[in-house]
Amino acid sequence: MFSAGNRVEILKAIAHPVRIKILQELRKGVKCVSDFEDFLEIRQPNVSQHLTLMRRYGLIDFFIDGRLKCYFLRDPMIPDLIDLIQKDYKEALPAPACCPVTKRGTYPGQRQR
Amino acid sequence: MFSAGNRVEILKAIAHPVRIKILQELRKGVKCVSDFEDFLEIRQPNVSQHLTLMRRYGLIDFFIDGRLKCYFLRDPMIPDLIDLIQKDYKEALPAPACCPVTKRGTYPGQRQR
DNA sequence: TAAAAATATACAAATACTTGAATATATAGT
DNA sequence: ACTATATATTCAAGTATTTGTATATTTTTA
Repeated sequence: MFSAGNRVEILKAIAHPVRIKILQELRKGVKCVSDFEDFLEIRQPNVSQHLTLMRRYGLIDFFIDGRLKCYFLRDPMIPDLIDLIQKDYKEALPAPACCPVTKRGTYPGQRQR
Repeated sequence: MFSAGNRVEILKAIAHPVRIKILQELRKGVKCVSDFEDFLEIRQPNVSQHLTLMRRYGLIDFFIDGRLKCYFLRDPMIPDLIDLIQKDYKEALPAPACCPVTKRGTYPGQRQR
């Protein structure tokens, strides 16, 4: 249910400035549609469109409370992912120490290192 | 350098089926352009297009070895992100225990839980 | 049951992304 | 210098995503 395969599609569903903000906000707690309307300063149909999309991918779900729809996080990867993109990495990965390992092998003219 | 802000843009740069495969492959080690060509079964210009895009975002870099360009991972978030999307989550997040907390407050007619 | 409030849907217009084909560049070996 | 190899760039065509406007649906309250 919540494992790889369609994970790229799900990443795509997350990788949008508005949707990330919605997810970050939902992480703090349940919110209804009109809360986002104020917070994000976008129009109501657009909020609904993003919420509906994320619900299709199982990222979020809602329960109904009177005339409010209360959205909440559903996909357990989301909190971890939010942490990840907010994490502050100090250094680039180290450049590879030595020669390339490619299918074509080491190119004849390669300088030795 | 490797912290939030442009993180959404970077997620978008990652969230593509071909680019994820390239990153997963690069995680195993340095690879040159034509290695991907074989492995991904897409045409060379397209491989270069994806590599160039990811380099623009600082996700990867290359060194030159003879006439090969040897690409490697640069953004330290990538390995963690790859782990994350491959992780197998068993359960959905628990539905919120109680009432919604929205800006509009609890709706008058809300059923007590 | 009519009106209001909250949200969703349909669909078109605008925009962004992806890919392919052709061509360009750069380096190595002859 | 010429040729072959490896990779990049340009640009157009195709496709997908995003947003707005208008309208629909649903539930609540009067």
